[in-house]
Amino acid sequence: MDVKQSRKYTVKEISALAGVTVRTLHLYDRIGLLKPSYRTEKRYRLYGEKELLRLQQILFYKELGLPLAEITDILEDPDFDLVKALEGHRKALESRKERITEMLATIDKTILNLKGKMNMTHEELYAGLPKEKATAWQKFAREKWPLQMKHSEQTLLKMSKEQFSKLQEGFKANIVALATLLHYAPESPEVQNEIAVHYQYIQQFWGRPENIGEAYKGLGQLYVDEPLYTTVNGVANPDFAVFMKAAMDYYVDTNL
Amino acid sequence: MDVKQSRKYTVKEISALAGVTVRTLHLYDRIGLLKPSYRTEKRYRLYGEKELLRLQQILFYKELGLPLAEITDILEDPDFDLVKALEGHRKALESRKERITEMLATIDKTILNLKGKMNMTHEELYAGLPKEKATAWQKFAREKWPLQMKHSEQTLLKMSKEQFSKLQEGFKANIVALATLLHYAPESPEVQNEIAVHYQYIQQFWGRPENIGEAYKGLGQLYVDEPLYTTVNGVANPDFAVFMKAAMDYYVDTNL
DNA sequence: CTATGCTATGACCTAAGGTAAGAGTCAAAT
DNA sequence: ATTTGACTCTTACCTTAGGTCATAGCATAG
Repeated sequence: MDVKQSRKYTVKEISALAGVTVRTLHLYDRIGLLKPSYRTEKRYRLYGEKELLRLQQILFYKELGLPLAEITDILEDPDFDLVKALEGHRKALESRKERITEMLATIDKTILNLKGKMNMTHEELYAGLPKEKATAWQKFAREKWPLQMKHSEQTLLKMSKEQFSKLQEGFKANIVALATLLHYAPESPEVQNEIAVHYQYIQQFWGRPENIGEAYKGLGQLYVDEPLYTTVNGVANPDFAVFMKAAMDYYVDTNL
Repeated sequence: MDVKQSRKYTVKEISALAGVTVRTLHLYDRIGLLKPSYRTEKRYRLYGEKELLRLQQILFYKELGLPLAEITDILEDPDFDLVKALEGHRKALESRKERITEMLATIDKTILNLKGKMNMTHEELYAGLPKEKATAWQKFAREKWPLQMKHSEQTLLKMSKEQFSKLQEGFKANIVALATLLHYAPESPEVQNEIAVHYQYIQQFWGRPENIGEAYKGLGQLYVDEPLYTTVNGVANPDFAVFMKAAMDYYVDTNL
């Protein structure tokens, strides 16, 4: 006849049955959300079917995202206005969702923005090169100097608009200055001064890894291999490419 | 010439300029996210333009929902992969949004379920009674017998559809049975048997396992006051109302 | 010189547990 | 009977991003 004399469950059993941790049961006990039907002599918690059922209820409401305090109220007070609570909670969730949607939009915009900046920069850096070649170069460079490329991207992406356009302009001016020095010897102090500036700019893109000298030389080689890289005011200039490579090689060999 | 010697800002000023609290600045200082450019003799924080700019950056990333620790990494480590971080964060946000969408769906289902059953309960218990009168009576009863009347929505929610419609049908049959006993005395065992069933049904509709005698009597009074309320086969029947009230009163007085 | 406003530090608080330490307990195997 | 391994207990610190005091020192205008 003792219907209530049914099965008793330990914390472990309950946790396995309901898919919660023991810690959770301890917590729920402490905050009075789910108390064991009784304790043993040694204060072991023992739960009955009733508590198991209540836990299911709790988990249901928890799945709705309700805070434990509110769940306690719901389960404790039979007169709790459940519909009102749910509708209020609904509104809160709705605005949270909206907020996330906004964040997603901003993130997408940011990522696009960043990628756009990357392209711009690379176009600037490898001006005159057809897009597919630029891409090929990027792929090549990424394989050969992965660290530099990564650094370059990170650096550019985090730059503010002002910083970025200043960098662009400065770099362009530097190239122009170098072009006007074409009749100087690549090893001349005038050229080497300007090359030092050029190197600084490149370094800003690439950071300062160990093999930057080699990579910098590689860039010079690229100028020669792809004359399109060295286009000043829309006019390709193979002589300039050779000049640059010589100046860059010299710079690396004597300064680094 | 000292470009860097520009303006210095106190915490209050920065907080006003950037729309954050002073506490936030303290926190950012402590976790190394935004340190003042220097401190005065008396350890007052002073920020420069650079820090103000950095704070803007911080707030931007914060708006994206990035945790402060990650923002620190982004701003501190030039090799931090921003795009990857943003894309990862995007995914996390996406799944959080999805989770909320699920919650909303579940909540809507639950509210609908609850409202449906409440309406049905309303229709069964106060059939024929205009809604405003029913509401008025509920309000009255709620105040008069707060512990008895306010029915637990919990109970309704827990009921399965089958259980609920069984309850509905049983109640309807019970009313019909009582109507056929109209020529018996309200105190007669035949009527009292059926009233006992009626009482149980009301108890279930109100979701109350405990004694609701007083409220139950109040319901009987309502029957009399609002004869429309007691319809038999869709026809209002004042005699039935009086009969019911007598039977209900007697039941409560002798059994509870 | 003082009233008032600004600042600094430290402490405790939030939600829902995670993680761990230290100690006691239970049941089965030795 | 004892040991071992699994289980349980409580206590307490940790997490986020600050909010909200409390206490005390500093600054500035009247």
